[in-house]
Amino acid sequence: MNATPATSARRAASVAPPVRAARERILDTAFGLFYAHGIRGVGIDRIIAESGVAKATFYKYFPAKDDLVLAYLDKVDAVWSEQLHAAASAAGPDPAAQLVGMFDALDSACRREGYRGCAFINAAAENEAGTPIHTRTLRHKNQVRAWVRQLAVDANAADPDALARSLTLLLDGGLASGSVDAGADAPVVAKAAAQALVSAAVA
Amino acid sequence: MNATPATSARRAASVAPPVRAARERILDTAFGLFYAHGIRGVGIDRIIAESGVAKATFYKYFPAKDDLVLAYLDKVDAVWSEQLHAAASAAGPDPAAQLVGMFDALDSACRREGYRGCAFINAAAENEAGTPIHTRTLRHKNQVRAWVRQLAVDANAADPDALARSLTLLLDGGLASGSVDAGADAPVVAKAAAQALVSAAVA
DNA sequence: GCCGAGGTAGACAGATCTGTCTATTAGTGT
DNA sequence: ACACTAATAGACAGATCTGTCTACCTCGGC
Repeated sequence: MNATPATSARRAASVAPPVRAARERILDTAFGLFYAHGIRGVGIDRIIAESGVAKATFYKYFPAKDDLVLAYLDKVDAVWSEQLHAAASAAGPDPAAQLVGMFDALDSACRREGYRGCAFINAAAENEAGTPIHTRTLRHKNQVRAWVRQLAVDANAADPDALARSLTLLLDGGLASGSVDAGADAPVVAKAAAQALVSAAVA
Repeated sequence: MNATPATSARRAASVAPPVRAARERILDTAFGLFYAHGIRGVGIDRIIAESGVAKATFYKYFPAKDDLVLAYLDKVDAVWSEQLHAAASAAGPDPAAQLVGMFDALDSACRREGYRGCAFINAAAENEAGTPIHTRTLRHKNQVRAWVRQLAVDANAADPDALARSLTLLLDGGLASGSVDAGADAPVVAKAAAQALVSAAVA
């Protein structure tokens, strides 16, 4: 936006497909393809073709397919956590209300075109325990549950661990059956059940 | 058990690896391997090697890999449904108690060595919507929910559909997170949550 | 003694997938 | 003008996977 001797990266960025666009294009393409077709269902060649990148460039940024998968899962983690937090916040300042409100994120997800369940659960189904991908999934699930648990603590739940567990069970159930069923009532029922469980636990 | 001129099949069956043993051996081997490593993670060659069968024999009984996968899912369906029904029955004649009791099947499943979640959810994760395998999964989930719904009707639940949905959500959540987490408290918490939901719905 | 059914063993074709490597092109700072 | 960096295009090796096909073997029934 100015004429100072900006770095080359800056200059290029303001003009055309610039320096770091390649990595991002790969990741964006992988995000869509992995989610839609499963990790094993998408080959490197297809990602390369659809992201318009050369093979050497791909392997420069992601030395192995698993590295891309891990980056994909990091991205899913960021996106989904953000949606969960946003839905909770939208329910107002009361932590008990937030515990219920987070189910709105499930509802939005299930309505989304091409919804195919939880990317982490799907990834875990394709990769055995102990692999980096499976471990990454475990970490994600633990993070979400820890966040829910804190909300439960803030809401003065009698047993925050149990409440967090039951709510994440409901959430995972909604996500998992969404990959199969996608019944429109699932998220609504899940939210109602969550409401009941929260009310009982906080009373 | 007698000396009448029995059919050759009968005779053979009482002696050694007889006629239809080959098909069964293949299916049993596939059952273990598919569940443990995922469908895509197990090749035909491995199934052949571990079931001690010739390739031609394999393709005689299962013209394509998908045929074997479908047979595998049928078997899983039979086994899991049986466990669910047994757990429910064990809770006594009261349908409301049975709705809670079925969660004991989840508990047993999670404790089992090598537990890796719901075979159907895992299968669906590896196969896109519209494929026979995905469709088979959908059918299974619908069947289970229909059975639970009937139990809810028998229990005079105010809204049997909603109760059935919320309970299967909890169940699927337990199954799905079991493929990742396997936290020992999950089944216990799921059962407690189910108890709360059933009590509220039947009151 | 012989035949036929069902099984075994394994080579083979063809597709697909991951990852490597070479040769070339375009833009940037000096 | 020149060197450097980043990217492109695509051939290639090596592994793996599905499914076909040939050749042989074994055993019960007639």
